[in-house]
Amino acid sequence: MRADEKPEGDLQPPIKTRVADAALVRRRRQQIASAAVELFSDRGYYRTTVQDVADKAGVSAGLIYQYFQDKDDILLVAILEVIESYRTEIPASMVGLSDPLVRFREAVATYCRVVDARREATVLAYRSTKSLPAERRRLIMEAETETNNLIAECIQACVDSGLFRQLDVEFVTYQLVMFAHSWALKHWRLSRKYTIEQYIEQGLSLYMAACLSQAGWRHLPSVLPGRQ
Amino acid sequence: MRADEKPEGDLQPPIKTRVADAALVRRRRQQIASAAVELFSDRGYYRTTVQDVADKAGVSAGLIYQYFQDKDDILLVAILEVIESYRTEIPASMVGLSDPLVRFREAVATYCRVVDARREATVLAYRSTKSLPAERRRLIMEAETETNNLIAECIQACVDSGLFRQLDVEFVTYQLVMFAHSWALKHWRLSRKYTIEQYIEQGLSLYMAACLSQAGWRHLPSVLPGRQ
Amino acid sequence: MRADEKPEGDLQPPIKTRVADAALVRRRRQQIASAAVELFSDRGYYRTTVQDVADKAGVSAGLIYQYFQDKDDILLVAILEVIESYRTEIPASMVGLSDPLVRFREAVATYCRVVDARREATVLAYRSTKSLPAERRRLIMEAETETNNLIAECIQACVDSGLFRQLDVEFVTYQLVMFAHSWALKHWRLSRKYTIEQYIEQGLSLYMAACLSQAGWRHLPSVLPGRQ
Amino acid sequence: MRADEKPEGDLQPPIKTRVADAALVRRRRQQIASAAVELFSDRGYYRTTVQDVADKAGVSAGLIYQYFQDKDDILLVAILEVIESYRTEIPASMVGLSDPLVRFREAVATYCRVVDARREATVLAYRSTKSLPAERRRLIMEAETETNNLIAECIQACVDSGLFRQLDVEFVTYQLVMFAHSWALKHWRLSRKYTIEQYIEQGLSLYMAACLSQAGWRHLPSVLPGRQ
DNA sequence: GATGAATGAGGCTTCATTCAT
DNA sequence: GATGAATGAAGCCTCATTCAT
Repeated sequence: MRADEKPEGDLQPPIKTRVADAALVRRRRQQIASAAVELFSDRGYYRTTVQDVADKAGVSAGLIYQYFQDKDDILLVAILEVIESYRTEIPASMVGLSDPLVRFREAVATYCRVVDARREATVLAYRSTKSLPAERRRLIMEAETETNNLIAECIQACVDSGLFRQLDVEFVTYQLVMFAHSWALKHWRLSRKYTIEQYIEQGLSLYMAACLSQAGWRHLPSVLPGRQ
Repeated sequence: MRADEKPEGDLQPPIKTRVADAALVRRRRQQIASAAVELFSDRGYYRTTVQDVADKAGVSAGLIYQYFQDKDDILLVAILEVIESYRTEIPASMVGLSDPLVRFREAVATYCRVVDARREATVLAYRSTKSLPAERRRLIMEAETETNNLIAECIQACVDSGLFRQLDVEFVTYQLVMFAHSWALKHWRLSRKYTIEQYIEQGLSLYMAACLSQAGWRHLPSVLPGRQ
Repeated sequence: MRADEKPEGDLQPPIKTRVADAALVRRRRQQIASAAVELFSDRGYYRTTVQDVADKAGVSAGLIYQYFQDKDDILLVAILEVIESYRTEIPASMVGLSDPLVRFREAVATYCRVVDARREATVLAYRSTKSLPAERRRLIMEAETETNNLIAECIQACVDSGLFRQLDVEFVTYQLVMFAHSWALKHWRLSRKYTIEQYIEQGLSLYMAACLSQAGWRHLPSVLPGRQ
Repeated sequence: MRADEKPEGDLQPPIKTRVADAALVRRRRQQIASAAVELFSDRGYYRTTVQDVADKAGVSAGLIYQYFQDKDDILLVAILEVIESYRTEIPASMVGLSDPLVRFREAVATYCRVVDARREATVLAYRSTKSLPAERRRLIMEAETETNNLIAECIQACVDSGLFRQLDVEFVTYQLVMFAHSWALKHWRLSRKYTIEQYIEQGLSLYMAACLSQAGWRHLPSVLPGRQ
């Protein structure tokens, strides 16, 4: 689950397509999904027409249906693309880090920064998932769970090494995930007062205050060398 | 756009209604908005037709347009109705309580319980706000901010009385608001493991661990008489 | 099966309609189906758009969907309307006739005249039935079988009274039904040489020659008083 | 299926092809038309896409447009191919037969058997001819008339030799043609009760009863040696 | 000669909104 | 005040046809 076996940016097990060339299929799906993420994020799924997506992607409306089953399918892929970017970038940010607390802080910080980079798209996932039929919705939930596990593992490592007190790992994971997502969901308000880095700093302080064990508090200074 | 002739808790001032009798207007708007909340929550705004709302409300489709400007207007009122219920019930739950820590805990717990009671509707607010034009969206944000202040005041009181350490009240407020909302947003997952009361308990533990001052920790046992 | 219990022109067990008023429903369905028969007959089902039908019926395109499930449904009703007219008019033409041979001749002649009157529509039934899903197609086959029975009963009566020789009633029925339908199916050629009355005359001669018993031949002159 | 490399029976003069090699042209048109007959027969002209035809014929969609003007052109050739098979097989079945009555019976029987062999395709001709523009439709009517003449000649021979009474040859021809076609048009019902051979037998009995002269009746036993 | 990706016009259908009753 | 039939503007999607390779 750590490092991806598949090339980055890979979208979904290619749903049946009329087009044969696999490379072309990937490129087109990518191209169309990107346009869709932007538009769906901006004006909402239902307010965006397939023609809009086609125009923005620079293809004809008809072509979209050679790469996607229907409009819902575009949304599915668009949302998965966002979630996928979490799963790719969080592990990448942690390469080379070994201290559990450092890893934890980096994972959370990266999650927040990815959300920040794709803020609109993150909101899209919240707003539009219900627009999908149950089966497709499940796909998204699964992908999301996988991402959560990345955070959960970091927390568990901190608990195992005694830096965090005994706590309900899953529960804390969800609070941290929501902490990251909140930056997107409540951006209209939070951004008035914080930059993303300030937000991260505030959050890490709060949640570490909630989680650190005595040993953890003692270990902390070595993790925050430059500051405080 | 609003004009509340009097108590702010009133459901949207008749944006311009063809009907004269004010009592009837309020009743009709209430009746229709309730049906709308249920349907919008269940199947989404765009998947719900005005006819659906009319059917569920037991009125004709045409009648709706004598009490609402357009479909967006129904959504606006529906969302405001949900937020309104927060603003009504949280203060109600705190009547007679004076200990700042007790008041804090009760406010958070009540918020969670209200979210639980109107879970689908809470999600609706997240999903559909963007469907509204900017001006109407602002109305919702304002109403939301007002609700947040209820929590913020409780936190501030705890800080002022020395039970909470010095902390960024607004920041913590947002974390707690998201904590309550998360129960609705991630219910599909959280409810597998927690009841709403367990969720509240876990959350209060975590966030109090993050916020309590030394004095707060000493004060705590008197607040949790029945347990521990 | 003889005289209809239901009022003439009645179309199909009213498929679920959004409109309440039964009289209006019947009128609208009639109005739209008539326009459809004409257009479908003239330029074919697929070459006719729903908008065409709406225009010819003098209603909006949207209205059609308050009275029909989809375009196929219009076709179904259009075809059934044609078949229905057979079932109504054949019995009507035989009222007051008692001689089996006279009744037989009148039934066949009427069938041909009805086909002639709705020639294009008859062809429509042949051309377009396959366009319908299996279930709806069965409805049409059943209605057709009922019409055939009207002819079959006349033949059987002739056999029973000894005017026709022993013969396979069902088989002859089908030949006569096809004889009537052929006037529509091959009209482009037959009408060059025959009027509908001449065609009827020729056909009755041929098929009576094939069917009459000795007794039948003796009885014949009394049946053809004015001629031969 | 057929091979006459030239005589008039040839599949449509290449309406204007981008391809030079005449043999290839014939082969391709044949290959594509065969696939089309099958598909058009099965699911109807409009329900079949050009891509479907290409897939079944094992060629690309684009290639079809190097051998056919448009989709209508495929239909035209497909229908002509069916009618053509009548014109080829009926004479073939009569080679070596000289008795007019035997020839008549064989012609009708063969017609029925060819219809049976290409039942779906026969229905196709009825269903889809109207889909073609007037000019192309005329081509089909002409081909059909030619086939009818094969039957008409047999009847005329019987009349000339005194085996049939004086009768309207063209009229009877049409009845017999429809008799054969009916097997396809009403197969859903007729096949419940008759095999194709039983159907032929019944039909010949009926129509011979209608046509035979006194001399014909006397001659009959010599024609039906094996039976009765 | 053959391919098949790409186009884009046009069809069916839905649904917010109006208005005569 | 209330109804619900009627409208008509879009939207999604299909598919015949073209054209660069």
